[in-house]
Amino acid sequence: MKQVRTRFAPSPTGFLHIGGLRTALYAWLYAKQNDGVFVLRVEDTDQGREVEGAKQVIYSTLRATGLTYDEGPDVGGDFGPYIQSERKQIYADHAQTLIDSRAAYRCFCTKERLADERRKAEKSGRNYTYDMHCLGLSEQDIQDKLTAGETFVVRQNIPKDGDTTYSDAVFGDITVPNSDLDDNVLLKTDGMPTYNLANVVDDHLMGITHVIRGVEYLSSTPKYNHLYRAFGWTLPRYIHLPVVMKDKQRKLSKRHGDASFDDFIKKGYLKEALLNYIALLGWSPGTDQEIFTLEGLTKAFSISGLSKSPAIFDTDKLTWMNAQYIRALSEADFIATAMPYFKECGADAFDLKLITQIMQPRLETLTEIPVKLAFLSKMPEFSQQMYFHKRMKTDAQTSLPVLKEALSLLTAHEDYSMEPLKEALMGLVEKLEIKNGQLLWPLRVAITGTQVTPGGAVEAACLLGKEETLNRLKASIAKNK
RNA sequence: GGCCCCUUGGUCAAGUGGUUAAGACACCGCCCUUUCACGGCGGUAACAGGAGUUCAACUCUCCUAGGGGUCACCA
Repeated sequence: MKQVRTRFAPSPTGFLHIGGLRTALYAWLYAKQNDGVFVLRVEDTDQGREVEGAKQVIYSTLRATGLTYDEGPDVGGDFGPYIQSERKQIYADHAQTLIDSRAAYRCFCTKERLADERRKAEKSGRNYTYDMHCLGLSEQDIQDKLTAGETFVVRQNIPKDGDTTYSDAVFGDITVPNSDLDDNVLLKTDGMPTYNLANVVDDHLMGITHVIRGVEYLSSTPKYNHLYRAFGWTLPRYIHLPVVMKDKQRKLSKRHGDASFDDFIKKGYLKEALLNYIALLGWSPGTDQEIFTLEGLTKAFSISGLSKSPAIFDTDKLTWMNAQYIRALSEADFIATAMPYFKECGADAFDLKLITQIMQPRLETLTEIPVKLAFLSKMPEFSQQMYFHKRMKTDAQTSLPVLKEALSLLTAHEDYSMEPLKEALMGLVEKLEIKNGQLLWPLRVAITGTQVTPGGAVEAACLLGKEETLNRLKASIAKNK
């Protein structure tokens, strides 16, 4: 059997968005699963839309996520070049082949005439398709226009009678009347091909066996098939993916900045979690398993698990999954991953192992770290009302004597590691014949200036250490009048 | 609007003629508890509507509605 070859063919028009990344993921998975080859091809035939640096973003994102390509612009391969703008001559040659066999024709129509025709069609409620005006040009007419230097495009010549049935692995067989198929432009005035020509030529020349792409290409697939036939080429297997939606009405788009891989990383998501989540958007393994490594996905992936309907991107679920990934990190990995955030709030000066123990089960995204740990490097101003706790029946007044007791205990106490510290404090609770919370609640407030902290008073004191704990406690007692 | 496609709880989804219609997220409650989490237990919630076919329809067919895609010298 022929070796499976899939490709990811993005346009360098900006950052890599989530939908694109998912397409790349599926194409990669399918290739790897079948011991095939995954190719990256950059589709930059629209000179005007290219964004500076976008190619690099594509390369780096694919590398960062582990979706490495076997062939591509910056890694080479036997079927290059892998950047379409560098393949201009190839497309021109193929367009000529089509013209020679009358599967395509030159069109000299001006944009004005086309716009006019379109307007007329719309006015009369008719559906616009190109009227094939230039198909009727005689050989002489064409030569005359050519020598006169008129610019032209090359259009696909699609027979308008009969139907075309095409096949997609997820949507099944679809039949459309050929009269609905427009004679689209294959080669533009500037000599660059359109997607219509380039994708067919490249997919064939690069030996792509499975075309995996978004549904937006589904309805023009019969046109591509006519091209394959005109060239005498074998059709690839098509696998069209449902769109990823932002909500019921709107799809996740590059605009609004809500959909790029980089954005999610900046918001504190782990790339592994993101990849795992998008794998499950529009695809189901058919089992209850939800947490997958890339390797696990490679084994589990199946085309039959792909869904046909659009899927709404659910940030809540992604966040949950991110928390799962954070918790699963080893201590060393967690510290390394969280380090930039520790530094941001000065937490890197404290016991990172203990911080890891406290923070890891409490985080959903990395960006929560600085806000949760802010109290460590700086004692916040706080209100005396924070001592109030209804269930424990504490307030600033009742807390004062307890805090004084705590101060003398903590002054005498030497070992500020968790267990001994906790034991000592619990001993005080027993001695004073109060509830845990009647000591620990006010104590946390007094040494962190915060009512809500990751962990409790014991953890806080342990992290702060004896000196800082006592300083804060004395200062808080002094303020409590 | 034409053409094509889709339709199970708020969301992701399993289900391929006979099920008490899974599971996960979210939400709610309880337990744990010095706060916040973690964890544990439990709960609310769905086959878009209508005709058929069939002994039997979430599963098949048709219609309606809703949603999506597409109709570029963009990909």
